[in-house]
Amino acid sequence: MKLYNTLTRKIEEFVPYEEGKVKMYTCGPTVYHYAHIGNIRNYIGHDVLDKTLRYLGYEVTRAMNITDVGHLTSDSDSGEDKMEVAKKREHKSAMEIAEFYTERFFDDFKLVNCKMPEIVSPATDNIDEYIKIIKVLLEKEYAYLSGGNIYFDTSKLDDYYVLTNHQEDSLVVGAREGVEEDSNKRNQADFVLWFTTSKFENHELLWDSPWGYGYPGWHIECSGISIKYLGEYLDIHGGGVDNIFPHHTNEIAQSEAYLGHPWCRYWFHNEHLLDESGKMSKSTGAILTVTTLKEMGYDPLAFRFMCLNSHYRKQLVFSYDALKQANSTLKKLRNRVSSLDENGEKNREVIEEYQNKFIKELSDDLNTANAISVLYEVLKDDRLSGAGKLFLIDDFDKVLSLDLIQEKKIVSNESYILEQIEKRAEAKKNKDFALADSIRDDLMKQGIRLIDGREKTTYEVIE
RNA sequence: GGGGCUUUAGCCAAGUGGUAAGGCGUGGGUCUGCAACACCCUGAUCACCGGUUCAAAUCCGGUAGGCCCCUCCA
Repeated sequence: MKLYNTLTRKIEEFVPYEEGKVKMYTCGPTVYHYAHIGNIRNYIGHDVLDKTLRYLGYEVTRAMNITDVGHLTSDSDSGEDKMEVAKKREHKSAMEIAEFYTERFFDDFKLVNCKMPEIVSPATDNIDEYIKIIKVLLEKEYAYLSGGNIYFDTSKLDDYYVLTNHQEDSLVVGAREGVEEDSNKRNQADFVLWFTTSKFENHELLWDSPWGYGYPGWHIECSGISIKYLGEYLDIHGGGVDNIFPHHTNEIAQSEAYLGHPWCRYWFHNEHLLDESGKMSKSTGAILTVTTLKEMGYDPLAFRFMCLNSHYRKQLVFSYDALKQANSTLKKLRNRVSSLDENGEKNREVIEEYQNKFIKELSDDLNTANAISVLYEVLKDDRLSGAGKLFLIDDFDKVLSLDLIQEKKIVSNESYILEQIEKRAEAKKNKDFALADSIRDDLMKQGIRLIDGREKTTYEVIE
């Protein structure tokens, strides 16, 4: 398995710490608002990685956080907490908001067939762990108290910028509007581990700590949850490209300073989904969700298909045109699959040949677009029986998760339908096309579509 | 200002030195009373300009467009 590693900026052979086992961490959603389809693209990327590793025989343990606290609009000691903003917007308590959006997130997560990670943990469930880590960081003098907050001292590290090509000197202070410099920091890149001096009035979620009542900084939760549930050695840590700096950079800093040894080997980053105007973002307003797409009549899996048809490290521009294409491609693909004859010999040699091809593409830094074209090769290959093709499609779908093999819908009134088909055949024979068409239309109204084959007419149930 | 990515047919895209996968759509055809389904056929001087090479979409340099990061973001 070859994977692009942001840490080395190269495609590398993946070798886990422990043979055959993979510990994987995904930066989870912030639940102060809906997750848009760009957020979901990221989770689809992680889902494919997770499932590919399993397909290859690895035993995968995956953890993901739910950020329900301490996510500031800026990381300096100013601005507002997003949860507090949402509270004002919706007149709900922080926990109500977190609960609501967590549920909505997983609704969409499941609609695109993403598998639940083994461990899903909200940031607020692990406060003890953060305090434990911060204590050690203070003892080791990687952290300091200033202005009531605990900061991580980035000058104590030689290679703070391992993940990026940034240089401290070239960082623009306040590159983004509304960000003010925090005068409590010793170094420009230092970040908050624990807040006690909240500038936000009535910050609802506060916990007791050795440094006073307060709440954790944004970065500590991922380190804390990862180390708590996956241990001191992590194989893969992932998120969106915008997490590289400062979030993941800071995670590496605090985790390795705390543990005293290298922590995570492979950093996996998904590119953004763009719309015509640029990057999709929760904070810029319009939020398009998977649920909305579904309500508009698109198959949520068409969105997954659209993502898989591209590469996870390539920016993808969302358009309804592209989604429509994906929707119709998927429909056609399923049609072809459902018309396959279930009988016949399974040609083992050919099946293995295609499994190897499929693995080859996925092992090449998750080339899902090529993996899908292997699927088309399978459908075309005369050496394979229907049963052989179905076996392979089912097998590939363990990774692709496009529901390629649709359950045959059971109808209660099959004898009636067959009777009608018989009647229509009779009418056609008598050239009474008006009657034949009216029977067809009638069944269509009941959700039964007739398919005229060469020898006989069959039917399918539509929604 | 600093650091990166990207540009392949109407559209989505693969391809990292040997002369352009796949899909959608379009058009044509087979089948059909008609339609739907299915199947067959149908398309590219690889953004532009130079260079290296026997050979470049692929490597190097430049130009132009698009995008991301540089303390909210997946």
